[in-house]
Amino acid sequence: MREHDHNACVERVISYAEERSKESSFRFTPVRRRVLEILLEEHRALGAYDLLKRLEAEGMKAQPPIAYRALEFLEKHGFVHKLERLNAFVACMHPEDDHEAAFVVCRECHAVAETQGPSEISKLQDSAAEIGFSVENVFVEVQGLCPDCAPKT
Amino acid sequence: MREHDHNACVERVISYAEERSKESSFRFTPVRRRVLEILLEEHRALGAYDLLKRLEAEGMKAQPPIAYRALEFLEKHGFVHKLERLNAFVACMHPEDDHEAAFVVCRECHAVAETQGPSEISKLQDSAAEIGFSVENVFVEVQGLCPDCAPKT
DNA sequence: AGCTGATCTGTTATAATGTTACGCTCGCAC
DNA sequence: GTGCGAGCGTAACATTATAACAGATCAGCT
Repeated sequence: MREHDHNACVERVISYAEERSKESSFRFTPVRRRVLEILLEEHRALGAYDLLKRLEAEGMKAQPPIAYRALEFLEKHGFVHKLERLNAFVACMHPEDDHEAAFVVCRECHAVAETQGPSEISKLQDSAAEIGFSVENVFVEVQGLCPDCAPKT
Repeated sequence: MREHDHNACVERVISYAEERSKESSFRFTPVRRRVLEILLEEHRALGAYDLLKRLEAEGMKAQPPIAYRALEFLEKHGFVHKLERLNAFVACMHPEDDHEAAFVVCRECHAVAETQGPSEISKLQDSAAEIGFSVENVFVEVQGLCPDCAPKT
């Protein structure tokens, strides 16, 4: 859950997004870029209104739809994930993989570790298919306390 | 995902709750009881405000805290679960088991099937423990379309 | 360059979801 | 009865999310 070279991974993801935007039809506009940068830098989950405060502090326009639209876009393209339990958003650290994700989230500081979704998801899908249910998405969120927030012993 | 004897299972859970309330210190008050009944009868996820509308229609007092308090109580005692993805609540069909649950939820009609939480949850807990993270809860929600809502072929 | 259609942004307003705070009542232990 | 804690009633408010529409910008075309 701890230190690694943030700058490197932020830049890596951003330039990956830039490449993707060139070769495909999606537009990596300033708002979208800035929202992704903020989430990457924070490396934890932020609410839409937290993002708005940040954007506003930086002199950007900041009504709710601004944030929600950017987030919707970024989520659709796999750059951010929404944590349902927290109503908050977190940047994906490896958007190049098309992955089923699972999240380990600190209840206190909202630090997030993204892990591989359990392989048993496929079992769930099988049993869902048996009852005629077509699976679209699987959400797995583990809630608890990270080392920093755990009560010091 | 289909028909079974609703009355029977509603009554079963309600009387189980009543028993529990006698032998322990919790109080199964009219509001709490009615909220649980409604959720059991519906057999699908309802939002807090949907519940409030129902309560109001039945002549009960119905400000938000009424519903949220009842739901909080019922959740704490294992009678209802919250579906984070939907901001909605669903009655538990087997509150006697102390279980990790996983939910299969129809995006359209909010029908819910509760299944056993994947056993891989324990793996998640192990790997979380390795990084010093203490797990409190695991949420698994599968989103898709139930047979009734799937586009007819 | 100028037009055009599609996409994105800016803005206002509003909806949906959830919480705080405070006072009253009721059941129960003493 | 008195006191206390749990639960309810109520008003106000906080947070999260969306609708609707106008204006700006961009890519492709001629």
